[in-house]
Formats: sequence, C-alpha cells, structure tokens
Amino acid sequence: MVTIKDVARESGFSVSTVSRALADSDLIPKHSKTKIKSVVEKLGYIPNLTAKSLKNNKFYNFGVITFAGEELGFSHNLFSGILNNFINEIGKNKFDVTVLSKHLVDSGEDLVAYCKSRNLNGVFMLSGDFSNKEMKKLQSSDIPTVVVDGFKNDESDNSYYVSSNNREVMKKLTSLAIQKGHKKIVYVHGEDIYVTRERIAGFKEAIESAGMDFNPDMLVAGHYYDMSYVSDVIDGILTKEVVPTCIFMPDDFCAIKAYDVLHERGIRIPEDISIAGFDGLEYVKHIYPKMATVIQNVAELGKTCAKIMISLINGEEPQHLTLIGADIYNGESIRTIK
Amino acid sequence: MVTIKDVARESGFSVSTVSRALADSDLIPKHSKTKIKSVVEKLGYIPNLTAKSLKNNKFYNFGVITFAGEELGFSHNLFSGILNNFINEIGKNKFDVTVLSKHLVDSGEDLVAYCKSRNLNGVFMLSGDFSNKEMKKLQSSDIPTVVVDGFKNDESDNSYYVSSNNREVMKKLTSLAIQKGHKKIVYVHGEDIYVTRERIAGFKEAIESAGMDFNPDMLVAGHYYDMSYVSDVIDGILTKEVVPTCIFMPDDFCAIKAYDVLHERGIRIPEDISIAGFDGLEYVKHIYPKMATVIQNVAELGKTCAKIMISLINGEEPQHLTLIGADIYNGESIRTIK
DNA sequence: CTGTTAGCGCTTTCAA
DNA sequence: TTGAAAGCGCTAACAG
Repeated sequence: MVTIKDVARESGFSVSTVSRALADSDLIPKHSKTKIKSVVEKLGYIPNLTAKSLKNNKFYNFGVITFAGEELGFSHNLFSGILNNFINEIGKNKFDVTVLSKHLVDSGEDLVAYCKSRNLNGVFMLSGDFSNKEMKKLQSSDIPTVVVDGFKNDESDNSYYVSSNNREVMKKLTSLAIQKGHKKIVYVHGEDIYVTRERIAGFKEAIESAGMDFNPDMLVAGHYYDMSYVSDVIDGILTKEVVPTCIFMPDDFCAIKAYDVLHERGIRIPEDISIAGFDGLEYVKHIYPKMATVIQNVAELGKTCAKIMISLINGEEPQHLTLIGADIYNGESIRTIK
Repeated sequence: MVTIKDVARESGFSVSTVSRALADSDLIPKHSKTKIKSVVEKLGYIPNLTAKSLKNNKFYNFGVITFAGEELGFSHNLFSGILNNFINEIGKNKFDVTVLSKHLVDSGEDLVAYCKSRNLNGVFMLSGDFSNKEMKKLQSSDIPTVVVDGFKNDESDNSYYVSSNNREVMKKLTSLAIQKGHKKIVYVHGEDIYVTRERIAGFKEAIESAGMDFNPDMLVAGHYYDMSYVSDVIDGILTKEVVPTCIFMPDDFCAIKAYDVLHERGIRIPEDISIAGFDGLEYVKHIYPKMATVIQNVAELGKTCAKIMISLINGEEPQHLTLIGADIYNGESIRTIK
C-alpha cells in the first residue's frame, strides 16, 4: 500500500505539504503541486478515506435498512425503485451507502450501536418495521432517520417521513371508479400504518363527496406485498350478500394475485368485477387486462429522501413530513357501468 | 462521543487494559473485566470500527455494483433477489456491504481507486457491464471480484463467476417444448455474454439430440430486461415465411411484453403461439396463462457469491466458475401439439 | 511557502 | 496483571 509518506519521501516534500497539495491548498505553489502530483501518479497513490475520516471526524456514509418484517428485501418492487434513486442521488453528492442486512435487523442486535460504531451519518429506512424494537430505538436515537412509505408517523424529532400523497390519489382513484358507475366498491387495505390510514381517508372522502354512504363493509383488511392471503380474501368478498363490482387491492403484487384468483373462479375482469392495484410497477401495464393502478413517483420519492438526508447533515431543518404527488394509470381493469 | 479513553479514566485502568478487556483477552482477570464492562455500560461506550480498521488494516467491507448499463439498478427483478441473499449471507458473517451507485460507474470515475480508497475487500458485481472500461479495470485489478449471471468469462485470475447451469436448463426447456410437439421454435436471446452462449448451446443441443436440424433462423437477437424492442422482434417473427409455434424470450420481463404484443395482434397464447420466459419471477406464475419459465435459484446464487467472497478474503482458492442448478416451471404457456 | 508536531480512536509490543 | 509508548494514514495548528 502506497501512503502519503511514500509520496512525501519520493517527492522530497514533507507529508503536510503533500497533504496540502492534494487538497489543492492555496498555500502550495503550482510547481510544487505539479511535482507532487506526478509522484502520486508514478507511485499510484490512492488516499485512504478511512484514515481521513478518522482524522476529520466526518464519515460521509449513510445506512440503508430494508423492511425487516418481510422476506422481500430488495425484491420489493416498489422499494427497490425508490432505493435506486436514493442511492444515485446520494452518490452524486459523494456519500457512501452501507446496507444493513435484514439478518442484522432480525437478529435483534443493537442497531443504534451498529450504526454508531460504523459512524453512519444517518439511516434510510424503506418502510419502517411496524413491530421491531430496534428499529424504533433507532428512530428515536440521535441518528437521523428518513423513512419512506411504510411508517407509523410517531412523532420523533429526529425522524423524517416521505410518502406519496396517498389520501389525494386514493380519492382520485375512487372517484374515477364512481364516475365509471361503480357503487359497490371494496378496498382491501394493508397494515395499519400512516399511508394506509391516508388511503382509507381518501377512499372515504371520495365516497362521501359523491353523495354515497360509506359503510365499514367496504373495507377489508389485507396485507401489503403478500399473495398468500389474497385468495381467502377474494373468496370472502365473493360470498358477501352484496358482491362489489370493483375491488381495490393494497398493491399491484396482490392485485396480480387477485387477477389469478378471479380467473380461476371463472370471473372475468373487468366485465364481472373490476380491479385496481397500487404502486405502478412496470409490468402491470403489460398484462391482460392492463391493470388500473396508482403510479407512485419512485424517482421523486427516492431523490427526496436523499435530499432530506443530505440537508440534515448540513445542519438544515427540513420538514418532518413530505408528500409526493402520484398519478392514476387507467388501464382497462375498471369497466364503465352504464 | 465516548471513547476508550473515557472508559479508561472512569474505570481507573489504562487504555490498553480496557482494550484488552473488551477483546476478552486472557491476560485480564475476571474482576477487572467486570469493572470495565460496567463502566462501558454506564457511559454507553461504543467502539469506533473506523479506528479499529485503520489500526488493524482489516476492513470487513465489500462493495456491490449493480449492472451499470441499464436503468434498472436494484429494480432488476432477478438481481434484486440475488442481492438480497448475498447481503444476508454477508451480514451473517459480520461484513459490511457498501453500494457503488450506478451514477458512480456511469460517471467514468476511477472505480479501482474508489474501492481502494474505501478499503473494500472485494466487489460483488450483479452482471458485469459489457462495455464499461472501469468495470473491466476493476475485474483485472488486485481487488477480488465476484460476478453473477451476466459476464463475459474473460479469464482473470482475480475474478470469480457464478451463474445458473444455463446450458443444461435451456436444453431441458427446449426438450420439453419438442416433446410437446413443437418443431418450429425461435429463441430470442439476450446480449452476447457467457450465459447467453451457454443457453444457445443448450438450445442447439436439444434440437440436435431430437434429430431435428438446427438452423440459424431459430435464433433472433434481443436484449435482456428491455421491453422496448420486443414488439418489433415479435412482429419480425410473425412475418417470417415459417412462423414458429413456440417462442422463447430472453427473460420473464420481455416475455410479459411478448404476451402483451401477441394479445394486441389477436394471437392467442398458447393456442396459436407458445411462449416461455426465463428467470422465474414470482408474478409470472399468476398471470394468464401461467408462464412457462426457468426458475433460477436466486437464494443459492446469492449465497454462493457471498461464500466465495468470504472464502477469498480468508485466503482460500475457490473455483473460478460455479454453476447453480435451475428448474423448469411448466406453467400453461406451452401447448401440447397433437 | 514548508516542515514539525500533535492527535483522531484504537491495538499491540515491550517492559515492568 | 497492567501500563507506557508507538503507530495505523491522515490533517492542521503552529512555527518558521
């Protein structure tokens, strides 16, 4: 390993002069810099950032945690897209990203200690775990956290939340179905977290502002990104005294499974029952019938989280909750009832 | 920040004794350890791994690069699953994982320098970029690299390759179609990399061992994980003088698009044309008709890569090429021709 | 303009 | 059984 010492010796300057030259300090004249840089080149010197960090007490490193409660990890189609954008934005700003493995989170190790021992400047959580103690401790620690999409919105001074404008977009989606003539709509919603409550609120608002009566039967509890329960839930809905004409699923992944189940039962989409998903995964636009869904702005979500992280370590005070606009994709899975 | 010095002062021992006690050294008697650990507890001391690393010249940190050539990053449905398993396996072994952003790779920065300055012990590449110079330099550097799935298999002493047993499984898939009565099969294959060549080889072998004539018309060039070219390619195939009864697509993602295109053209799957994908993404089992595909063993692929990385830094000499078995999922998209 | 020196937090030899 | 001291690679205050 070539160190700054080697460069100093070889170039005839002292270590501090070399350090300054490499930092492009005004104190060092051009000719010295040139000389030093040529030696750097010659020896193939590469500065050791670990040493630099230790000295400066600046670490330029964020952690990322992926939704500990699920098996999905990076395979979560929505979160992986958000993560992509987060990482690229962070990378543009010259920070590093360290991944905290699901194993680490599940093992019950002290997450705060883990992060501190690695000098992480902040942690990005792709959906908080809704039960994990360590995640909670991390959120209420002095390490800044930015949580996207799945969170409880517990107030914590040091935690920042980003999500789509779920209430508004769910209201839009519901209004669209109503406009198309649907009066009996069921919303299979996910876990009780902030985004779910918002979606339910938007759902209700649309129903009520259309002059219809909201009744609790319109809500059915499900889970996000979990196909296993879908056939039971769908069967339950099909045997209700009032069978809906339209079912909103918690997300596209579950909605695909709903397609499958309905197909097996000989029920046509959208002729017999209409379906909508949520998230806007690429492939739902290419299945038959093209699935109506909410397209979350994955790029904006990821970038926003990154910007908040960066502004935080710059000592700024961003908003604690940021909402990002989402769009409706009409598809063909919600029929028009005459 | 509480340092080892603080613990030393507070406990009345010297820094070195504290260090030894925390490393559970035999030199330190139980009562001293107990005393020291109680002070650690009291002060909330957390060891600084950066300092430790610097001192020991051990860094316990791997890099991960995601397929620079594409927009997908972590959204790549196959690679994200592999990555999941890689990270968890690495995490179990107490190493950290640092993400190298696509931005970093695209920007043309010196990747080797980047990795060295961060003291990365090795780099995991999810599909090599087939053109990127920096990626190549990295692979031929003294930093060990493990590449999964998309690679050229250029010989490099310090690069290790893992993929599914593509030749064998593609032979199986092709044989299955032949057995079902298909004689006119077209394989839309991906970029010219090792895995593609293997798949093509397996495809040929199946055709020839069935006593059929292989002809180059059976191969059509496409791309992996790219929907944009699919409709052109499909249209091209449909206007051939001999229209095939079965089309193999490069992957599930493209195959979904093929479903879409054929549907738009009024061509039924599998009655008119049979389709198969490749990779085994969860949702292809839930679309209609259920898509025949090759299920790559994502868990084994990821874990194997991790194990190779770890064995490398332990000074072992793993094989340079490791093949993992894959399975066929029959689905319903390859019809039986009587 | 440049060098000497101290020190970031930690481990480890050497000496007691 | 413990401590002093050196040093990992680097930066920066201070002194010239």
